[in-house]
Amino acid sequence: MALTAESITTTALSILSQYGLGDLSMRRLARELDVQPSALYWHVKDKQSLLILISRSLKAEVDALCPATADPLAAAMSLREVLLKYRDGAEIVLLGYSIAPTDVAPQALGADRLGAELSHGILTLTLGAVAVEQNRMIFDVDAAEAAENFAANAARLLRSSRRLP
Amino acid sequence: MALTAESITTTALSILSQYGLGDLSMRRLARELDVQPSALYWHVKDKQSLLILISRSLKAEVDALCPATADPLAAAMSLREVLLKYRDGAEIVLLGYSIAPTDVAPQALGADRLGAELSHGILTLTLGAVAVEQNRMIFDVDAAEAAENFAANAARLLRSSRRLP
DNA sequence: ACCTGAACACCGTTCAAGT
DNA sequence: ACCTGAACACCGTTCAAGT
Repeated sequence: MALTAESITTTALSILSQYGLGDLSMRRLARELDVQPSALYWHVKDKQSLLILISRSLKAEVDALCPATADPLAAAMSLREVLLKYRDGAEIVLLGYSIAPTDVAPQALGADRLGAELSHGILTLTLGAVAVEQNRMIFDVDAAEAAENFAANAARLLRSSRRLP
Repeated sequence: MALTAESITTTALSILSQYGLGDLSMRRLARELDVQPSALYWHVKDKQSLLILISRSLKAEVDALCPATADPLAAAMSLREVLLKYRDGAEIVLLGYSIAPTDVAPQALGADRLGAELSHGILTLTLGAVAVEQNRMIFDVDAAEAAENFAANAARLLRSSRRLP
């Protein structure tokens, strides 16, 4: 199968969901694709830009689950679910969102929908909370009630947009 | 000067504020301290536990600025300031908070003070937002109004604890 | 107790050279 | 256009051996 940016991304996603970011090296990726490490650099600028491709792919997954008009709290919960599918998903998307915000923010949580400020708030809360949650899974620190806890804090933040007294 | 966990942490902090996490390697640290890399492992279990020592040191810095009774919003702003002093401070403390929550959460933002749920909310929001902010500084993506933006979202979250109608 | 020296098993990236 | 092979400059960690 022809090596493309897409096939590289797909393979990266599969390494990620099985083993996590620690095992996602360019060399490991090349081995899995039966090419030399240097071959990857013809299709992808460097590792960081691969991580951005991954972030965009996760955004697309969330968009497929949640139309642009979806309830923001539901969209935040979907984003969390998608991030959890891939070990260290939150850490990667945090990087992607830092560098290419508009490309990575799900439609239902974008600045167009919620305003720049609240959009940034709910995204950084989600990425921070899920990054912590995923770290805890790895080092198995207790993370019971992570879902409810996150839902409650996301709701607090989003609810505040309906003006207070 | 005698090599200790403390002197290693101090040197790490100085590398961090000057160069960032990318340059904070055990080998680089050893060079700076004029010892062999292997010498570090007598004082510190591994790199991860060094990152936790660093997280605790930043917590102490925040506590020195904010007593346990400080206003939570002011404490969140102080935490942000301390994180910003060290390149990638947020990323490191996010890891530290994941593994040793009670050791790393500043007093004024701890579960004792705000309740487990809101404490976790404000901490993950802060760590997520500052991690994004620091990444943007590195790749110089526009991050104007980062402070005001963060303050607004932190206030939204914290304000919600005074029950709504 | 504390540190050195050498080794093991890795990294990301570049670049001439091949096809 | 697309890939190989070899190289460069690194990593974290372990462990026998020295003092």
